[in-house]
Amino acid sequence: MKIASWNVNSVRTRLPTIVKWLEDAQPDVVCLQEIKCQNEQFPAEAFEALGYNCAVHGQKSYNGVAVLSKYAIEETMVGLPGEMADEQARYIECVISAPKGPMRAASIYLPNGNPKDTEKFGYKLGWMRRLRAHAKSLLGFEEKLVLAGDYNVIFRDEDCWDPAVWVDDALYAKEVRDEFAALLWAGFTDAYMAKDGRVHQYTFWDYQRGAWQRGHGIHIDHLLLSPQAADVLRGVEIAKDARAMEKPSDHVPVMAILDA
DNA sequence: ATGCCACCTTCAAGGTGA
Repeated sequence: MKIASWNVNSVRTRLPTIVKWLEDAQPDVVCLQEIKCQNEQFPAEAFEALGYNCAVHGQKSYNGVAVLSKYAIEETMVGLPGEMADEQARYIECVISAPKGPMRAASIYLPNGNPKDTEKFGYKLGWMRRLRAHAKSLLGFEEKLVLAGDYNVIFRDEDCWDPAVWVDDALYAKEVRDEFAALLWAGFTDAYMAKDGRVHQYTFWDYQRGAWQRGHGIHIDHLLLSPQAADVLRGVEIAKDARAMEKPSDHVPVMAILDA
């Protein structure tokens, strides 16, 4: 089965682009970020027509995450433990009836955290700590688990074109990179690092400054796997062609192939 | 130091992203 993560930068604006990509790539499960709409505005019918079930955690104007699945969605949880009721919509987790048994998949839109000298940076760090605590508790289930999303972290220097551009940025801050490392070391395998690992393979290119044409991107979208999911990982792919589509998102899908 | 682009809300222009 193929599971993808994609920050679509508005599901309504992007719908024709998303539908075309789904028809071409045929992923079985898709974790979407930045849907930028409320639940009732989510274009579920368009995805259902392609054979997907939908679980949505929306929000007006900003953020919002969703999971599409060709298999039954058995359970859905929204928000991280410890969140306030009015928290930003950045986390949704589903148990999916995959062909070879249940699999848990989460769609994650980690806060950007810029500018670094504001409360936004503290919110990002707090959010990362809550994610790590929850992720550790999920590992205790010893099941196939995929944490897929836009992590807003430039983890390696080679995950961007020029680190000098990012030294004062919240995506490159030492505290943020250390926190991402701590999440990995809790027991996760980054699908891309396990099956590819090449440097300068990006998942985001800014709309500005001709970033796509110049090849100035960053690698910030990841699929993190529990040991039980890593055991059945067969391949990984960054769908770079999606950045050259009509009305593209600034992110492209990242996909893992699992024997699950 | 800011805007460069593209999105949001809701018609004008400011907030947000990375």
